[in-house]
Amino acid sequence: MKKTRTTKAKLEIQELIAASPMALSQREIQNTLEGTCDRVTIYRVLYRLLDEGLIHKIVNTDGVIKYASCRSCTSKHDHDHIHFSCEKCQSVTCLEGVAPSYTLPEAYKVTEMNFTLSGLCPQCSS
Amino acid sequence: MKKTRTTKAKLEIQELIAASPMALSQREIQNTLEGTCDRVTIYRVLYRLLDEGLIHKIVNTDGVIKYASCRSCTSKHDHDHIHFSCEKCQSVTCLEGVAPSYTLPEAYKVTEMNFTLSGLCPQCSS
DNA sequence: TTATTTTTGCAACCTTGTTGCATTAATAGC
DNA sequence: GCTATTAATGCAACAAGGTTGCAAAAATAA
Repeated sequence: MKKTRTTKAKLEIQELIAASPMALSQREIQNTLEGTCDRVTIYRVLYRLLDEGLIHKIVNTDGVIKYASCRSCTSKHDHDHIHFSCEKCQSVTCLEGVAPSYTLPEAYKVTEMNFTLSGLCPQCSS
Repeated sequence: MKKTRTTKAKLEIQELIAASPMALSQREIQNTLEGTCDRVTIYRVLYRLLDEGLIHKIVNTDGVIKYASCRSCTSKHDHDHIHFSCEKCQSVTCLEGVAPSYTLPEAYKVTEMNFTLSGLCPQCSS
């Protein structure tokens, strides 16, 4: 079992995601860090953070993957919340309180859920 | 307003998607057609079919975009159904009957929904 | 059958994401 | 604090998905 190390890049990326009210893509992180570390490093750090359960992954409506902090999930993960993707400001946010309900045919075994609504966020619809 | 034309490529792609029980990616369509038409043509035909409301778009859990026929929606579109992405056989299918329910804060204006569950499909879980 | 306009094919390009490998930097043990 | 070990980084190169410009080919309208 590999041991994970605390590095400058990891700390910076982790703090950036934790401080951000919306989910960030690799590209957005890269633009914010502005050459602090390599593009590839960001991908690898994100992979590690995911692996350690510190962030979670959201597939945006255009197929781009975004990352957000795990806030509500403490000991065990529960990412059964809705995400909202604003068509105007392009932001993707977690709606932590909102969990959908649905009834599936028995035969399906669900392990993960990805639920994204798109439209206009409160800021853009007013 | 541009008028759309009925071409061989468009017909073939449309029929392929209509006949498929699962959603198809550009890549999968390309492999099936085997050189009938160019890669770029497929993208452009898919764009047209989407525009005409004959197919709908699903973002898979890995970010790859897939396309499926519009079956349940007749006059007006309603794509408020769940999609299922099987981790084993990689298939993405529409669960037409299953519509989730959720309560969103008022301020959000929803125009589209993308809900994909992943896990094992009936074929793979038995 | 011809004129017009849409589609197509091709080449080139961009973006996102991954891999291999040598170098650099954390950490554990002394 | 110093050294050995091993993880993390940077770089180059690559792969897949997707887009754009432009000339040539096919549908349609007249």
